[in-house]
Amino acid sequence: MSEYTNRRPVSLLDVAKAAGVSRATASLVLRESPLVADGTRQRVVETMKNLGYIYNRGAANLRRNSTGTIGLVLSNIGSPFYSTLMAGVDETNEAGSIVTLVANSVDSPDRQIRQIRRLREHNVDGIILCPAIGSDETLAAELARLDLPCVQALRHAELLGGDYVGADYRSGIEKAVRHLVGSGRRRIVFVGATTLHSAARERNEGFRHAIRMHGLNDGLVVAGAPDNAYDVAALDRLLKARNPPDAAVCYNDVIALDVMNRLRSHGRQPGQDFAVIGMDNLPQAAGAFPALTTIATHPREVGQQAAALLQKRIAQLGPSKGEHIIVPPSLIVRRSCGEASVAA
Amino acid sequence: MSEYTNRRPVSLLDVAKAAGVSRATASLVLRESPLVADGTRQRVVETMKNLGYIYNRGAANLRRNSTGTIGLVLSNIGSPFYSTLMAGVDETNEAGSIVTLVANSVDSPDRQIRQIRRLREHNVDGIILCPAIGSDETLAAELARLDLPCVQALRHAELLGGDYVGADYRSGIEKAVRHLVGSGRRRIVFVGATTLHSAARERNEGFRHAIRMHGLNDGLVVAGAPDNAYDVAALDRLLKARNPPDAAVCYNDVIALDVMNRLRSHGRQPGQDFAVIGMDNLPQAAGAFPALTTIATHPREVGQQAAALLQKRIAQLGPSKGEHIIVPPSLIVRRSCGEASVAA
DNA sequence: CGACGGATATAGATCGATCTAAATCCTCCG
DNA sequence: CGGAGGATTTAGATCGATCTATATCCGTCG
Repeated sequence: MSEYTNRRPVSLLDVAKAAGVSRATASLVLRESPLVADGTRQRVVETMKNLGYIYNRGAANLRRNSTGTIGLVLSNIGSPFYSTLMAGVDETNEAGSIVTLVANSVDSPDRQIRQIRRLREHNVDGIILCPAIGSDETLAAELARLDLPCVQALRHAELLGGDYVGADYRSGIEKAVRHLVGSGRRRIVFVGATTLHSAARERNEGFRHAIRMHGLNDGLVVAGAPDNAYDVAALDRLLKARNPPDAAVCYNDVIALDVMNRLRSHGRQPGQDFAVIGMDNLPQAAGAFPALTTIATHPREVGQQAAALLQKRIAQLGPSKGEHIIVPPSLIVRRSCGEASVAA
Repeated sequence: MSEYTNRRPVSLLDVAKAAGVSRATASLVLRESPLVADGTRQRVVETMKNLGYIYNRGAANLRRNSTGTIGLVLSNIGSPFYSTLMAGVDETNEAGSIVTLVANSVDSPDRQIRQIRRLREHNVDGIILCPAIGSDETLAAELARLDLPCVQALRHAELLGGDYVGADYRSGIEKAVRHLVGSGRRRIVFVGATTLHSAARERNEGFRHAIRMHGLNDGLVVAGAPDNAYDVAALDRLLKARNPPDAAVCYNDVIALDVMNRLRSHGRQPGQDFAVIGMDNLPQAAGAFPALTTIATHPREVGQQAAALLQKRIAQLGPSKGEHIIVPPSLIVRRSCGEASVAA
């Protein structure tokens, strides 16, 4: 049994008839209006249960012109970092009984526009967007055209008056450098530098700034590329040079873990004669060998805040925009940056 | 500028009027019907563009009684494994221009039911469900009541006539044991055994069966718990015993990575005097030190297949059910199970 | 007794598309 | 010229809720 017969489902009108009230009254009961008498309410509720009534939110949406859904456009679902962000978004959304529609731009601006249109057709009430690499004025134009609340997360393109929730990559990197300097490191290399998006650029700035602050050697930078790639040959060259670096701050944990392996193949021991710091605090960082020191960027919190901000925008329907919420990063010290400085 | 004014959006009727045709004709143009004359079509399309018309799928859904959305209920968004599954689902869905609504049961049967109801209210056309630990007949009853196509993924509860897409955990574990035996290991322990859900039970069976097949010592099993926990004390005891194991097959990669660290704290070298095999082929497996041998369970493919199967069910509206699609696992050999057997 | 007013209940329009059934429009043929 | 018949087009009902404005009920008070 239980073949999904396409039988017409029970509608509010059916309920109303069965309960001997009008459609309007039944609707009021649904929305728990104080206008309806207790007896009536009970009778209707009872009838709903008996008939197995299921609320048709779609019909209500049409009339109310809002759906209780929002779209989440990520540049790469599937990456643990983004899926944690999503978990945060969904958590906050669910608390406000909002459902999340996901879309994956795979860091392609074209796909991104298509996804946003698709979401718009489904009448999402707003969008949380992690702008794809290469997002340009086309995106801004489209968003303006769609006339839809939009909060950017993690990265920001220059959209007019944008709300934004992200991590403080700049100060995160600065913290990392300060920590390394504090434990005696002097030749610090930044691995994975790109200018692909705001989050990458902020890291570069943080590194440059910190290096200058501490009066260190400038220019120790290994270029990165999309998809957690970096210029491995360049790193190898640096390691083989006369005056090799003694510490690395990496674009993120994935790169940092790879750098640690790379070091070993050069006969260096990460955590002993070379300090490595990553960024993001992915689950694998703690379990790595040696455990990876990292700058936690708290994607779950970013997701929660972004969802909350979007809900606020949707509710207030119009006024002030351009809020920036920055979730402060925290340095999590583990063995990969030298035994001396670690407790456990 | 670009405050999202709540101005009434352009409707199909507006377009029709402006183009000098009827609402019906405009609708036909939308759906690319061959019934409408070329000239008319062009005129209408033009008008749509000029007015900035946006298709209101919600309204259409109401009439058509289908929404082009499906719900994906996961037991733990946020985990990389599930987010990869989701990426697969979304990929296939998107190809069929279906959008994915996500919901997180956090492995709680109550939440799971609530989530399913919520999705149902949003008129999803079907559901992909990774049943929460402890799912029981309540779930089956609810699904029957909702009368909605449902494909189970990765785990299956005993839902009447269920479609299911998953990995072949049983044969995966068997492969792992065979490989270890082939490279001379004899005392193989299974770390992380639980009976919490079908995927866990299948692994246990695979292990027991393989052990028997190869005539090995029975009973080397360390119990697991939800959330990638396992009985660490028990493992420690085994390692300190007179006749310690020389290899471990683990419930999944997360546990395997932890086991490798554990081994080191007992002075054993994973990949040299002890072989470790994980399961899932998470991204961190390849980057671990030593790189982790693992049984790839291909969550992305599972997601794609599940989405495809669900689309099929939705399309055919009724007939045959109970299809089981099993994605074969593959053993990926890396350094963690002994240098001899590795190429690179 | 009739009017007033708070408490309930409801009729009917409405959201924006799709669908059915029927109306027009042409062209061409007898 | 009348009409058959394919090609287009359309009026109007419909999906299932919400909203506005109005009706009805009933107790109370002047």
